Amino acid sequence: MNGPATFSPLYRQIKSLITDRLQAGEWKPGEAIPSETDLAQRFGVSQGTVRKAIDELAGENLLVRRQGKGTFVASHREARAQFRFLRLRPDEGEAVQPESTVLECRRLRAPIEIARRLEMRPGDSAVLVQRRLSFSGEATVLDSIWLPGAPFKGLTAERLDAYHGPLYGLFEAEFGVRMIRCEERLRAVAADAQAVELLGVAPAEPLLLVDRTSYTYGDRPVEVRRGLYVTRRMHYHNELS
Amino acid sequence: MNGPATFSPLYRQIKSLITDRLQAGEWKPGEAIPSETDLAQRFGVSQGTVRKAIDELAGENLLVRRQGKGTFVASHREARAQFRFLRLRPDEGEAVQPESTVLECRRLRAPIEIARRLEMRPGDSAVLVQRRLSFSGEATVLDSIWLPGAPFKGLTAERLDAYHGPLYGLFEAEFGVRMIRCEERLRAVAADAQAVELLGVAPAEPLLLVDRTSYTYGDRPVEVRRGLYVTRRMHYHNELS
DNA sequence: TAGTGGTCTAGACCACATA
DNA sequence: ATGTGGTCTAGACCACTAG
Repeated sequence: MNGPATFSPLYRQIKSLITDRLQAGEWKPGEAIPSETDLAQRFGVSQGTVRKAIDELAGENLLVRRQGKGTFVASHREARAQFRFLRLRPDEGEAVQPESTVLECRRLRAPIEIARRLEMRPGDSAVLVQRRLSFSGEATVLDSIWLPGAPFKGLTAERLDAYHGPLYGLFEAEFGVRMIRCEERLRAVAADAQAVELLGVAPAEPLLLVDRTSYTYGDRPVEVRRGLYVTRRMHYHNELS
Repeated sequence: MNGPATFSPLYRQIKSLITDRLQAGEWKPGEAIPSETDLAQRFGVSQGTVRKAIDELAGENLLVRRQGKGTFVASHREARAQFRFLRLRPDEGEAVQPESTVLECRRLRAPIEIARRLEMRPGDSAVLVQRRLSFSGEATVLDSIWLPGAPFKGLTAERLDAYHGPLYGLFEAEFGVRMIRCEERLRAVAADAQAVELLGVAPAEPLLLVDRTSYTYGDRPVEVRRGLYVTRRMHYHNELS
């Protein structure tokens, strides 16, 4: 445990060991991991050191602590995670769950820019999903989602239609791909012909373009998503601190 | 220290005591606060308890720890804080500091909606600052900033012109108002006549509208800011986790 | 009642900055 | 050499959950 190869505090080495097990799927989303005292014995360190490692992992939303019950692997299929990666909120009233309509799900060769962002070779197999989100019956978001073909083998429109809930919940449950964090670039653009047709907005109406890259364990990019948001009665909410 | 009045862990009570002193201005931005052992003695608790209180305050960016040197009151006039509240970045290349041009600085009665958001009475004195930000000489942001009149007595266009650096640095140094966190609502809008004139964009060009409310200690709102961003060569950057 | 995470303590030692 | 924050330990006790 005191390996000189990695010069970092003990609790970070423990953290790394736990992360490795999470990545390997030893403990699945929603399941409890062993207790702090159990882990401390396994790793041959004190409970406080394990605690500090778990503290950081909980802070990064990889684990969730529940007093009296245990520590659990975070899951996208939980109420508390529903709006973490969807920042669109109504100007008035409470946030509501969107209904999703899958417009398309195709396998094709990754265009060069997508390949670059997903760290694939151009021409590698990729999946393109197009979908529309409606809030209270109002078409609001048009998403173009690019995924690497290999880990998402078996993803079809039927599979997407059959699943209800956040997409990342499906990904973690069916494909073992857990989204950890995202980077987004936002800008204002004019609605193009496709947006006019599928969102029912006026030609050239200003739309919010949200360009996202999502990462899984080890900061590996596994999704590129381009969303067009109608922001007439909803807005993108952000907190700075 | 074990007062039964507030039922919360000891370290949170300590945290609250430290926050009170910060709010009272006992320790100013950029200054060091007493050492952990010193504070532990003052408050009659162990060093570990003070440590946990400071941990949380550092996590909220109110304090900054520097190993070997001490713990310091966070300041907006520091390199590391420069881009925390300005999320606009160039599509290519490194972030650059904007140049600010003050277009207007007027004192007037707060309109009803501004008063509501600043928790003032309609008609109370307020300050309206209009400014333009340019990045590498390119006009990019048009800000309308509303502040409560009382704490910002003495704020003038001349004062603003004389100061170089982030606005929040001026606010904390000259007016003792420290911005802690912001809430932002983003949407896409068409450029109006004023934006066309002052930003040099085409009529109805899509712009990113950023509507911000800023809070100081005790979650008291002290700024309402409406920014129009040109997002042709820059974008609003956000991280989700 | 037993097991879990949450708090608090006391003390030892390490890493870093400064004089 | 001294003072600061950073790490690690061991143990006691509290708060919450569930059988």
